[in-house]
Amino acid sequence: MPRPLPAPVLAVTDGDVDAVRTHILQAAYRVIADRGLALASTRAIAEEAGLASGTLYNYFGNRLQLLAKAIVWHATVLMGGIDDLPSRAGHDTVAGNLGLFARQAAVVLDQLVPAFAATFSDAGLLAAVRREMAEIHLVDRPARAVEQYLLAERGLGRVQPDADCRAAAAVMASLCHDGAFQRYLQGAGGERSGLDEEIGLLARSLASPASPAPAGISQKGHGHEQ
Amino acid sequence: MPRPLPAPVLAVTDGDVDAVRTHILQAAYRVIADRGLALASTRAIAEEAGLASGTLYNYFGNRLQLLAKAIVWHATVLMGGIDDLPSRAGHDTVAGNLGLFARQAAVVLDQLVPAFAATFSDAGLLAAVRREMAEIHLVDRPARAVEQYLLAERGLGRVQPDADCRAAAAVMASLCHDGAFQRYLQGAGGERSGLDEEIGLLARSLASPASPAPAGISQKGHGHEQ
Amino acid sequence: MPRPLPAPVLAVTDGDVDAVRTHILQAAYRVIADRGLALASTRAIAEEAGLASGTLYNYFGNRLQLLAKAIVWHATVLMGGIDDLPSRAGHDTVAGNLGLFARQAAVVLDQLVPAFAATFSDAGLLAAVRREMAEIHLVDRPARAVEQYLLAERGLGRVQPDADCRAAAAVMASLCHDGAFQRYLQGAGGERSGLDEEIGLLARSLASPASPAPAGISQKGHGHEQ
Amino acid sequence: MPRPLPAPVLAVTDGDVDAVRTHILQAAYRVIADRGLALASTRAIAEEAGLASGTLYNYFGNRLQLLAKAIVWHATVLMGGIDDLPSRAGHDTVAGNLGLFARQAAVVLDQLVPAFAATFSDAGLLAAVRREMAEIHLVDRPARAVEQYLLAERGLGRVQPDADCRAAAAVMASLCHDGAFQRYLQGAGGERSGLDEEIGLLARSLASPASPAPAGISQKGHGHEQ
DNA sequence: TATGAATGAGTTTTCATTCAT
DNA sequence: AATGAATGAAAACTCATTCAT
Repeated sequence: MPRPLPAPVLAVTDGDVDAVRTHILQAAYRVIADRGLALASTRAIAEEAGLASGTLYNYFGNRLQLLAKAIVWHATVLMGGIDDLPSRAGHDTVAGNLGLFARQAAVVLDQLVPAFAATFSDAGLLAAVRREMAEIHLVDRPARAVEQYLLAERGLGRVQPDADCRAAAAVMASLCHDGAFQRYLQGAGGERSGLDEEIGLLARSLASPASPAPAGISQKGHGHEQ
Repeated sequence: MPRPLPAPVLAVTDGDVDAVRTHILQAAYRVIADRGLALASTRAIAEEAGLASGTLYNYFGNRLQLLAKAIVWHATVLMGGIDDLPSRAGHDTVAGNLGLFARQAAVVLDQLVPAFAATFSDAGLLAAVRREMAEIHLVDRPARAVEQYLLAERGLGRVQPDADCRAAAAVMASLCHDGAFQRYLQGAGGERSGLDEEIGLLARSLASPASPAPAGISQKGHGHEQ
Repeated sequence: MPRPLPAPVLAVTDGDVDAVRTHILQAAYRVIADRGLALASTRAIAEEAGLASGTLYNYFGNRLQLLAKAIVWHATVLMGGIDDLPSRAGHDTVAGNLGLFARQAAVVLDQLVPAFAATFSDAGLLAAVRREMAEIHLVDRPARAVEQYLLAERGLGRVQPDADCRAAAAVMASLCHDGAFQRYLQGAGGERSGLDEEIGLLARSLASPASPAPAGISQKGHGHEQ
Repeated sequence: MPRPLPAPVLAVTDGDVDAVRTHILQAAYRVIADRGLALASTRAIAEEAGLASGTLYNYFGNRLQLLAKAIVWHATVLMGGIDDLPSRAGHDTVAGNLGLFARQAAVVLDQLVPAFAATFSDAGLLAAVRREMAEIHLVDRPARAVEQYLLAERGLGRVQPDADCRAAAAVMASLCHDGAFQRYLQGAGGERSGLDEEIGLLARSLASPASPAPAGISQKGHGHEQ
């Protein structure tokens, strides 16, 4: 006899199927973040969600799908908060804005990158994550935000007209991604270097005329004129 | 049925203890790479190595140590091949050399990054990997190779005298790392974009005079006065 | 293949959780008694109980707890039958009643002593058994029954008024315990001596006036002056 | 190629086969006593003895035999020290001498009883121990020492002429055995009661005239004359 | 006649999944 | 359309024993 959901869950979800699903996804992500993917058993997730473990299977096909959805869902939620960069065009400095973006992104990526990376341990889970990501176009949204911002700055003349904003945004994204990755890989012991200098370099590159084409770069170097 | 190593293993190792250890590490890494960390059970590794499962424990304390050593050992071996960049200073173009480095690094990182990332699924394994890495200074060796190269180029005048070579090398490393990460995350379906444009941007930044300090970057302001 | 308990188990337990727990404890004790503690593997117990091995862990935290509870539980059950001694006060002879008690106790102790003794092989198990015993006050219950009986006899005048009934009961307990221990240690070959003479000695001591304080015992001295 | 024994072992044993055997037995007993039978692996014993594990098999057929011999051998050694009781006849008090014996025996039995008891966990080991014990007549040696002592006291008139010295000695033995057993079973928490009162009871029984045959003991009780 | 590495059956324990209730 | 006990395959790891050296 199908009993009602337990009171605490009912209170939060009002019995709405999608709300319950989301409730479970949140619980799952909490477990992953707190204890690691290897300890994210269905039982642990069910306990965290305040449900019987069998109930999970009424909302998700199996553990892998649940985990994949939890990770990707959490990513979409967190990504929502970093789209405001373009609006800052014209204010402060470009490097400053990029640095601010990097710091905001770090908060998000410190949560996401380890979870996505952990996904690499299990081919089936990775495949499920890929499937989930394919539907929503997720990964390059921050990069596109940065690109939008840089294009806006270019429109304002604070970035060289011929600057490759897409490439610059890609560099920014990589810096942020790898920053989070390295922070987690190195653990508490690593020296927490900021990205200021790297961003400064990038910003300078955007600001300087690309043309002079200095020796040894755009031509095949016959220049030893030092 | 006790004693000599099985013929195939004996043939490869000649019974040398270190050779057997390496043989096991290789087998372990093959399993990790082929089937993923989650399927890298001691039994699978023993089978891959052609040994009884108990034999693994004559060479390694436990599964985590074995896996950690396999990953870090493989990393050290592969890293050995990318230290030759500095010697290319002065030849071809800086961007060309960096691009070449990126392509070489990609081959290595496509093998390493997924394994290190998978490590994030298991706190114990990650800790073991960190311990292994702490002994040999591993992670930033490529970045330092790039930095050496850029400093050499700066000495040759093909890079601006005031260029921040450390930061540039860090950017290169992040581009390569994240490239490998993204390739694995996106899977076969993703569009295999090279890093040529990003590297071009970086190279240009190194080649242009850093000084002019263009508007909106080094000073605070909304000025278009350049 | 998930759900209901196997038919034989269901028949015995009717699905009642406590009944299943008891069913498992019985199975465990049977294995211990029949094959020895060293062969009381979880698999053996599960087979004896007619359950899948994993099922044990739905009822007990781990093997040690299961074994400890099996032993102590069995002891409590068996001990239930030997509390009727006090009611025999005044009937037959004191020595006869004590002898009867000893023979009843032997039946119980021949089952219990070997199991408790075997416990000494494993520090963890011994600790678990101690914990279980601490809750119910087990070990000295028989001794206290004997003491009650003797006190009753003292009240009836069949035991000297100044007899140390506690000490006498302790002696009885030790005789019974050690009897069982020795029987098991010696195995089938040993000569099955009863305790009649030892009990006779004890009974006589209780019946004789303690006072005269014969030479060489209550006073220090080499005197033969009695 | 048969290497010589390791220096430390050679130093102790001088290469004598029996000495090496004894050396191993000592090591084995130390492991049993320190870590418990369950942790007395061949490897642990070999390490404790300073030998390779394979070497054990040159001196003993297998692990069980080694353990059995270690336990019984240790028992014989320890038993050697408690045969001096008879010589105390006539000195001090009977109760005092018995109490002294009990305290001396406790030191020995606290070592032996747990080891013998642990033996009950493994039918094969118990059988081996029985075999070892059958050869030397071990268990009742202390009891016979007590009996000798009491007989001597009887000769001296400090014990009633019709006292059952054999039974009294058996009671002493049981008190001592069970004392050690209970001490180990109860662990550090138990209240360390001495045996003084029990021994006092016994001594009184030996000293008082057995004859008066008090009501309710030697006759089938028609006496309710209280 | 010492060595100690190889073996593999055996141990305890976990856990995703199912389905009768 | 919630429950949670039963399952049993699979995991990591141990260890007595052997035998080429």
